Parts: sequence; structure tokens; C-alpha cells
Amino acid sequence: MLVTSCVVLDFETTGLSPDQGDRVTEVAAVRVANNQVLEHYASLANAGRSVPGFVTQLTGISMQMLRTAPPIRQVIHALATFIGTDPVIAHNAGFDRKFLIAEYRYAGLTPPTNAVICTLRLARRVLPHLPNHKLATVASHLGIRFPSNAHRAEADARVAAHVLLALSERLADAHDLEVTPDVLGHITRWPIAQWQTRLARHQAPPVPP
DNA sequence: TGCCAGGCCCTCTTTAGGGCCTT
Repeated sequence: MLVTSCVVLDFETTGLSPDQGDRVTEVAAVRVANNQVLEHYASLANAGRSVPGFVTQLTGISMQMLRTAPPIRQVIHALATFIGTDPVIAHNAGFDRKFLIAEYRYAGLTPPTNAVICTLRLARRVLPHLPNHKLATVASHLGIRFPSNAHRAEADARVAAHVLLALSERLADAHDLEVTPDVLGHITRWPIAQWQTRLARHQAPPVPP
């Protein structure tokens, strides 16, 4: 059981790289504690950046929708308040982390120092047999359904939160572990090859002292 | 004209290259 409070985050953006000028178009953050999905914060965000057609096709987020959305500075300040000092969790967390840091800077905030945990890395270690580790594939394998359209921030964040809880439960059951964000962080940093060697020997995964 | 992300991970590797994953 994952007892400690943490925040599962998902961004929709205009592209793949803040270094190339891409900006966030929608944020969703879901707080998880006591093995449950609790409150959430979600909002479209207007950063004044055009949305490429293929991104609108992928996410359903259009320029027209963003015209009436709150300014991104306001959204990021609200997000920062929501996240606080909790560990931040995301699927392919490196992607969301670099946008989080960039948007905090644009918003005049100090870049976050929260612990970051990646459910993609976790899924690759706990479910190595899957054909791929896209969020939809992992969720489907775990019997988790999207509450609405995939590739919208709130739906993806909620699904990632349930993926986190399901993977944590598997770890706890299989290895008699107390799963905390510290343990998850340690496990996802452990090299896959050594992880699989330990599993093959029926050894518990390495955890912090 | 051709390129335009980046970090992780694997392997026909390590003096490298390519697939995966996110929008």
C-alpha cells in the first residue's frame, strides 16, 4: 500500500521540447495518499503559443479552446500550490519534469526540487514482459480504463495514478515491501539488468536502508 | 537543403547506434 502523499502530474503541450519554445496547454495533478486517488487540480492554460494541427488532432485541444483559458502564469502558480513539497510522479517523468521546470521559470517561480518518480521506468521493471510500456498499454494490462479521452491531462493523470497504485500493490505483495516514494525512487534508479537478476533469483528488490 | 528533444535502455556495445516514450 502506498500511504505517503504524492502528486501524479500530466501535461499536454504544443510539442516535445520547451527548449524549442514548446509550452504547456493543459495541466492535471492528482493527489494520491492512503492507496486512494484524492483531490485534483486541472486546467487548460493559455501561453499564447500556437498549437500545431497534429497536436490538436492528438489531444483535441484547439487554439479556440485556449483563447478562453486562464493565463498560464496563473495556472502554474495554482499548480505549484497544489503540488507543494510532495513527490511528483508521471509517466515518462523526464518529459513532464522539463516542462515543469521551464514553466516555473516563466512564471517567476524557483524551479521545483521535489522528488520525481517515473511510472514508465517502474512499469518496465515490474512488467518487463509487456510488448511496450505506453501508458495505455500498461493501464490496459492492469485492467485500468480511461475515464474519458486519452491524451487529455486529467484522464492521463488519473490513469497514471491508478497505474502507480496497482504497481505499488504488486511490489508490496510480491516482495513483502512497505512501498513508499523513497522505495519507488530507489527501485526506478536500479539498473534493469540487476533488477531482473534479483527477481530471477527470487530475491527482494533492493530498497533504501 | 536538411535538419530541427532528450534521456533511458538494449545490443550484432562500450571509440555506437537505434528503439522507446512523452506532445
